[in-house]
Amino acid sequence: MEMRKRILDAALHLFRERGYDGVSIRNIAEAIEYSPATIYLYYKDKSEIFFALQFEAAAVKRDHLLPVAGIESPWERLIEFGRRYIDFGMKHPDLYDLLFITRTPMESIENQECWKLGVASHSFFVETVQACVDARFFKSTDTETIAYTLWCHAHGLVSLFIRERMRMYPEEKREALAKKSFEMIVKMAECL
Amino acid sequence: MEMRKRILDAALHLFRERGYDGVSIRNIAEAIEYSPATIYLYYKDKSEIFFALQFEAAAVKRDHLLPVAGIESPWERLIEFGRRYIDFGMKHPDLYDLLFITRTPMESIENQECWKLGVASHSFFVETVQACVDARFFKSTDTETIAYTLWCHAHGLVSLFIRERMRMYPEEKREALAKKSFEMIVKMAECL
Amino acid sequence: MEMRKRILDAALHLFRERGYDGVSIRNIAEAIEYSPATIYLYYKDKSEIFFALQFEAAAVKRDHLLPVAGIESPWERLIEFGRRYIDFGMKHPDLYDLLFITRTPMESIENQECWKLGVASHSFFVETVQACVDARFFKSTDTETIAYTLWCHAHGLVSLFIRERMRMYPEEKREALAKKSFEMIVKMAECL
Amino acid sequence: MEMRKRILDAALHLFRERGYDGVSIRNIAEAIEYSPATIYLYYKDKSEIFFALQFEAAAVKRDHLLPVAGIESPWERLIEFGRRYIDFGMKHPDLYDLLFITRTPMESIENQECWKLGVASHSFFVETVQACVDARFFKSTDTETIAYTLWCHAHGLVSLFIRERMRMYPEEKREALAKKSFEMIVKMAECL
DNA sequence: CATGAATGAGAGTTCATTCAT
DNA sequence: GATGAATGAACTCTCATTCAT
Repeated sequence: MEMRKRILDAALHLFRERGYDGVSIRNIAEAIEYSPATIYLYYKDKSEIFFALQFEAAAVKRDHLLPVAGIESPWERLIEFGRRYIDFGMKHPDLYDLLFITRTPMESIENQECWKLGVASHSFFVETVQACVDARFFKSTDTETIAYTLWCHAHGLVSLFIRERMRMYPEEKREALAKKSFEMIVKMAECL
Repeated sequence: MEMRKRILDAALHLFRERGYDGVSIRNIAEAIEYSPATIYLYYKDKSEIFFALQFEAAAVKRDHLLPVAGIESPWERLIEFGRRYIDFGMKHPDLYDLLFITRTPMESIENQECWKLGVASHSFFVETVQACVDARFFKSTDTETIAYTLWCHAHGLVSLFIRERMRMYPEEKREALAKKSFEMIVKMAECL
Repeated sequence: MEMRKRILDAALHLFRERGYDGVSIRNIAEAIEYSPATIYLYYKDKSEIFFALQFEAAAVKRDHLLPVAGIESPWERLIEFGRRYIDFGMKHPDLYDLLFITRTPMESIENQECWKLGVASHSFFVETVQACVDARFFKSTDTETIAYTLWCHAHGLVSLFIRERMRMYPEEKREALAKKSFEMIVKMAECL
Repeated sequence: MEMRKRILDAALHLFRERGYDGVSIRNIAEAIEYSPATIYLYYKDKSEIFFALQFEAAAVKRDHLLPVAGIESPWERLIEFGRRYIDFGMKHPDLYDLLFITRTPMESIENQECWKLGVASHSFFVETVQACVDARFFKSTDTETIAYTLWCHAHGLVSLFIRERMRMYPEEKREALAKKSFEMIVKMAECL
């Protein structure tokens, strides 16, 4: 594995654990057992690491959702998209956090690439909903609102989870609850 | 306005703008045009300010939701609860952020009061859902999952909004979209 | 008890526990349950408290040694002086510390009073030794050296004790050791 | 001279002048004309400097006393030990202060090394006294008390000196007095 | 007589960053 | 390609002290 990757991995791990501000270049350097100065050979500054990470997060997410594209039935595709979107958030809370929760510290060039990925993913999602609409799957034809509503649910679910706002539910029940909620929203969508 | 309030206001504003770690006591002091040392006359340390703020947020939220309790019909009550929950988030993004998004820096005693408020509010919400279930309003009787699902949607909606993840929608359309989504989820709930 | 006394008592206790620099006016104020500003009504500043304390220490020491003056036999007087000198150090480690160990932060007027007391005490001690010499109690007639040597022993004994340099001796044996050492030096003096 | 040494030297000088609490990292930095942050490249924190210093002091003391070990006659060895102990204190008042007077700010690992040195030195001293006892040099056979008594005298002598409690003796006479006192205690020991 | 309110100065410490090697 | 050495700026927090009330 080459350097940039190693730095990103360490940074990611630390960012997630202690938040952006809680991580220092020194910490990252220590984690990969190099000197702080070395980091600067690969990244201009701290925020560049941040953006690189955000980009990587977007890439991982894309890869995670890639298989969905092959599903023919729009409805099946939509369901699988949702399932995998949530799954991505649960498996990579740090990446999800970076993409959808963390307050971004001003844009950058790197970031634009990331933005493109995000837009692409979102478009794909909306198109899938549109396909369902076209197939008269729902009574409603308001594609935009349908897509947005589903997204709200999925994002709410993941972000309550990873920002630890489910403490009123016993630890071991949380995941099951999330799963049941996903099934429920699917059912609810069916009579949209 | 007295000091503690002034500090809290400044802190709230800054926390919201730059996150907990991004704000220094110095920043707060500057904002209210006092010396840093003065802050310590009113709050023991930084985290105490944070907890005071969180508590205030919880109190404002409670007040915002208070009128809901008077509504007799469980279903109407549930809808109004949702509407007002979202409304609170939109009107006080900084407070909402503090309560449901910000990563908390370890608990404290002060915080327990806050936690109680949160639990109370959540219980009220779940009880309302339960009342709907008891009134055979839904086909489903899984109160817990219903409540959680609705919460996910509302939280997702608010948090995508205040953490600025709706950039793909033109600024002026966002609020309308949120409103439409709320109506849609209500409809969806009707055929649960 | 009046204020100045109360301040001094609190200060003394704290100085001893945490050292001069470890004590703040605030600490003292808290200890006597007054506001810091109040302290300044009674003492100009921190160092003045320090000097007042030193003076008090000297007074307590004088009182502790007072009974000695009444002893007729020079030799008995000398022994009792030593015994009481050490006893004072053991009973009031904080005061002894202040008088004989603490590095004094520049002189002051107050301090001169203290100095006078110290000189008086020392003179009395030397005179007692002189009386022993005059009574041909020792073979040696070098009063100054005899006095100084005895003082060295007593001071060494007390200061090793109160600055905790006797850790190689088990706690419970220390006092006994000190006592035996005093007896030994008395014996040694007899064949001076 | 390398950095760590330079820091230690400056720190030693300042500690001696103003006490542990009176010295700030900033002070030390200024003294060696570096930035405060630089200090932290060489020592983890303030107390580590302190302990390093204490260790160095113990090492210098050991070296100072080393030649004593070669003396065969126990009595000669004992006398020379005393002479050199006092000599060490006079020549390195700051080091002596650190070892035997300064109030220590809690132990540490570094410190344990220092403690070992101290114990070794003390043991050697006691063994020497024991050797004298074994050789029936004294009438008394209470090794422990003898050793302790001699130590008290030496420590008292040095510490009155370096903590400036000999102001009643004219400056130029002080050293001579100390010397005479040492001779006297030796004589006194002879008839123990 | 006592204090609440305020602060400048300074404490220890960590950080992102640079640069000569 | 990597780093040791260095630092200015910032951090949280405490202190002695003042002054209007």
